[in-house]
Amino acid sequence: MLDKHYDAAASEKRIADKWDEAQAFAAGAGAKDGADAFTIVIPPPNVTGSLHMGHALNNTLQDILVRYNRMNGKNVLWQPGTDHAGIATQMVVERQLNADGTKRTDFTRDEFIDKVWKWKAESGNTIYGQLKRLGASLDWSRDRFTMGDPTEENDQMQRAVMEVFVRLYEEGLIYRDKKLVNWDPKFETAISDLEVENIEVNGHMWHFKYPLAGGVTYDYVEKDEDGNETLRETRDYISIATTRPETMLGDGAVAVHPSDERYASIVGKLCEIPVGPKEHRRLIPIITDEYPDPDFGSGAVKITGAHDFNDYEVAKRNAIPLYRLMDTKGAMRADGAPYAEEAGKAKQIVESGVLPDAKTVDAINLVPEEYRGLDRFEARDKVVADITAEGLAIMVPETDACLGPVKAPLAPEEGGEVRSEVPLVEAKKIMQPFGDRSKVVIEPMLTDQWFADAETLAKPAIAAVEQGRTKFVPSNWDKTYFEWMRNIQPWCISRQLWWGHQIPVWYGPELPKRDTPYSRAEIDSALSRIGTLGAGCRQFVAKSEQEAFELASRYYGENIRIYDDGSGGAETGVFGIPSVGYSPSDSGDIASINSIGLFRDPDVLDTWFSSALWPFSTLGWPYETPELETYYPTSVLSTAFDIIFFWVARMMMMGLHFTGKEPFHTVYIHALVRAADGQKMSKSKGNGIDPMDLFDEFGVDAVRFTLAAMAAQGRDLKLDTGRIAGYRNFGTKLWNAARFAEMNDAKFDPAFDPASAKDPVNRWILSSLTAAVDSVSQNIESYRFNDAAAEAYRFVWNQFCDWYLELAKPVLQGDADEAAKSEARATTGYVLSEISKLMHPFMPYITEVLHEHLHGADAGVAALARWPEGKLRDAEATADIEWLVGLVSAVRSARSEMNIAPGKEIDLFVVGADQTITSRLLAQKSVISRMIRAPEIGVADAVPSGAVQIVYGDVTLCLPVAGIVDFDAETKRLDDEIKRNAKEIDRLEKKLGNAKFVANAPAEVVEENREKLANYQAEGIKLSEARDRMAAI
RNA sequence: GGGCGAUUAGCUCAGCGGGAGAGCACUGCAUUCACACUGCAGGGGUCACUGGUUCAAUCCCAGUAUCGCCCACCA
Repeated sequence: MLDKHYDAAASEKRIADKWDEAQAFAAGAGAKDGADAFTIVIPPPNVTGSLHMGHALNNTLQDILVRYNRMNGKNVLWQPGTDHAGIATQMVVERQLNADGTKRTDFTRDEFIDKVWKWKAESGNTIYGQLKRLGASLDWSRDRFTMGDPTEENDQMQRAVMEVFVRLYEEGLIYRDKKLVNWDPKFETAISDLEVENIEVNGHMWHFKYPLAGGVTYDYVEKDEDGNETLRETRDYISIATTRPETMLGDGAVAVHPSDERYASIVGKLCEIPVGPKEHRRLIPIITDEYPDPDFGSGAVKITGAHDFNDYEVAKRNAIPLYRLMDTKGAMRADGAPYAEEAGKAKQIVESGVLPDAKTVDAINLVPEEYRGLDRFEARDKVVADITAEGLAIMVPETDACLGPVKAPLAPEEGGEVRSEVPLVEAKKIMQPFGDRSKVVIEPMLTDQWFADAETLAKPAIAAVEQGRTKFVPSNWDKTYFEWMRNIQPWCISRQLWWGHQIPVWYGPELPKRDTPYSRAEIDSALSRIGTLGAGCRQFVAKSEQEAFELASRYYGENIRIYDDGSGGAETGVFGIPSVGYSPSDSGDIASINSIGLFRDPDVLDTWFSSALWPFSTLGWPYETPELETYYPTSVLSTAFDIIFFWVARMMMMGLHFTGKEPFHTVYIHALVRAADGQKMSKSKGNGIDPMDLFDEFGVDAVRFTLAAMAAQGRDLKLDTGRIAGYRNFGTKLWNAARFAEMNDAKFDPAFDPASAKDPVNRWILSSLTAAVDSVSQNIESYRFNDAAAEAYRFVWNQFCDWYLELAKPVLQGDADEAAKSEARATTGYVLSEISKLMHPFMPYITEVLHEHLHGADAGVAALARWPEGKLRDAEATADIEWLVGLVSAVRSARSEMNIAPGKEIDLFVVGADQTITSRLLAQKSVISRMIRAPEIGVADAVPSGAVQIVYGDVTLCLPVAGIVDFDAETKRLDDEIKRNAKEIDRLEKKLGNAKFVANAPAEVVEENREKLANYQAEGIKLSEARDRMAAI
């Protein structure tokens, strides 16, 4: 017996266990022999994360695809797993430590990583529990983690990452380089371009004078478009604008455009950076470069190569030194020698014109003592104040100065008067880079990092989409993909974090092979340099520590012969292969002469590096496993558009490079779930909805159905709880239909053959089912989840419940013969059973309960049942019943409009019925009778007097209500009908009267319109007859 | 600056060349007959605006306005 109410919460638990027991989601479960594979890899959620609405949507859609294909007998694998999420996870654990009053650096790296693993063990299952609740039919036995299990020797997930790194390195597609990168001062790591959010903020632009060296002056001339002089003055400075005054300390040059005549006379001269101790003011050259825009600002740009991406390019082109000013926390550097000494080194570079190597330049700290250790923003304020105090800010009359709200403080003139001029400070909207995780201002920083040659890897990935081997759905996303891939920049893959895949590179001293043996002193000197991982180091790139040692041993064994110089070594003469030791610390000391220490690169890989391998690493790569063979390439990848660059593009690159195959044939880009106010849901805004709360309130099925129903392609969806409630009601409706069937003994009968049904009502619903199944299938296959859901909804509620069950009632509950009753019961049971399968991908829980109810608890789960197959298409029965449905609606409508009490019994006479209609009418007499409360139904030759007349197609339906009919109301009703009819006739006559329409429109369209016109005309005649009869009364 | 998308019923959204649709909300009627998380009947829209293409435009094209997003970016 079905309960009076469906208990979602209880069923969800029970059914989930049942699926588990049946191993319904195991790879290949329920597959037909030799079936094609259908594979989806889940976008791995962050291991410590929890389910948000985006997950709920994406996993619902994937589950619909997966369940649909599984029921169709495909060999299905939905691969689960989680991502170690480098920064995000490290951040969470660090925050916990902070709450406990400690910090990451209080611990060793190993201790900290241990804590992260512990945290993973505690919280890592949260999202799995939530995905299970959602009903996601993932093969849980195949769970994978991007970090694998490092305690396991030769762990496959680790191995995959190492293999990829080493191979790319060997192919020259991964390299180490000193470049300007986005630096996150909070997490103290490099991040990729994609992890930077550019946000418009209110900034300022300051204007300063850079005095020319040696008192040089020049005539500064400005001209208008026609070449007329508008300004001429003698200047001893060049005017520079900046939004970041603190970086002036690291300027290496001032650049002007080669065509800029204003400055032509001073190009090649030196100017002075107007900040720092006066006696050590640095001089920098004025150079030309294409970069400055003569029409912007003064046309002259200060070049700070180590702290600005544009300046970096200019500096590289012109051999301008790159002076790094800040430390890893974004504070002004406090290392190195006193400023006077460091400034001397910079002076030496300018004077000699020789640019030392990058490392040497980087070691120079050009931050004056009074700025050292200051936060970058404090330093900014101080630079502005110092320059202004010295009178080197560009001044404008106060009246002209209202360019911004900020005015730098003024030094009162002697005598206490305030100057009438103020420094020029413009208020300006500037795009400022922020870390997407840390939310702090990102600093362009010159550091050594590992890069992947994305441009090379992107080429095949671009071609795959161009040539349609991988398609985006909706297709317009390929534009986004192409745009990014065709302009791709080197991918910075190293992160200065502790949590992640440590880069598999070990460093030892660079000791090239040579004929003369190395002396012990030489070895010592080489060893002393390697702690910095920079110049003088040799990289050993290997998949494991052991392999690295082997590589190193071979290298040193072949290259080094050492003489004992008598300073303590035990051995004399030539060594054999030196032993190689590994020091995990980057500041350890080197033991002895015959043991070469190796240092492992302390950096870890960008999280997306391992995610990029997900479609094949989860299946066993680099090993040749049966899973890889069967389930790769995968079928569909479903994700949000904001992940196209981060993940989809990189999976395409890596998949093609390492397997030669596109990792998936379709990329389905789902909509973004927005809050009711249209804002992006986010934790920080606090406008997010927890899917779990919705599950509790409405049941999982209702939420899933809503998400599917709203998942129209190409548009974001605003979540409306009203709709969830509506779809919960839909579940209830279905439940009650099943209860009705049960009460009427309508069970699923395995012996029932739909094709053998006789009653047109049964044949009609069975035909409708066929149409609905076709439509739902087609829509799922073309990723039109909303259309699929709407079609299922329409069939179940508006056809099956609203009409079929009502039409079946007289047979099931009346005194029809046993054969008719039995057929109606079997049809009802059959259709319900098919519905429980048709709806299963959308509402897995309630349909599973119904399936169980119809087929028995031991009959196997709906999740593995065969997808419905339409068995009957009967056009005649469909026409008959649709006619009947129309008739009932027309009568009900007229009765309602005439204010006839619903319970009032009125006979029905049909005037003008031909044989078809007469037989339709008689065949369904009892049904119609019940539905419109007409005790007597018959055909008549003439309209009885005092009847309500309804023109329905070719006939006039008459309801004799003599005595109670409201004459005025009936007249009005008919007049309205006539008006409506006349309007249609008019429209169609005009259309058909248009010779061009008849000539140009397709014949079937013309014909269709002619038929419509004829029908309306016939109806019009009947309507006026009816009206005439009214008038005659 | 480049690109993408949106603008349809009070709200949330489908439809996208041949008579405007759904859910919720609203109005009237119905109450122990599967279901009030119900049934029946109904009201409600110059499909943003302006042009163009077409026999025919909510739908295609161009432009305008408003809103949203992505990418890039001038010191």
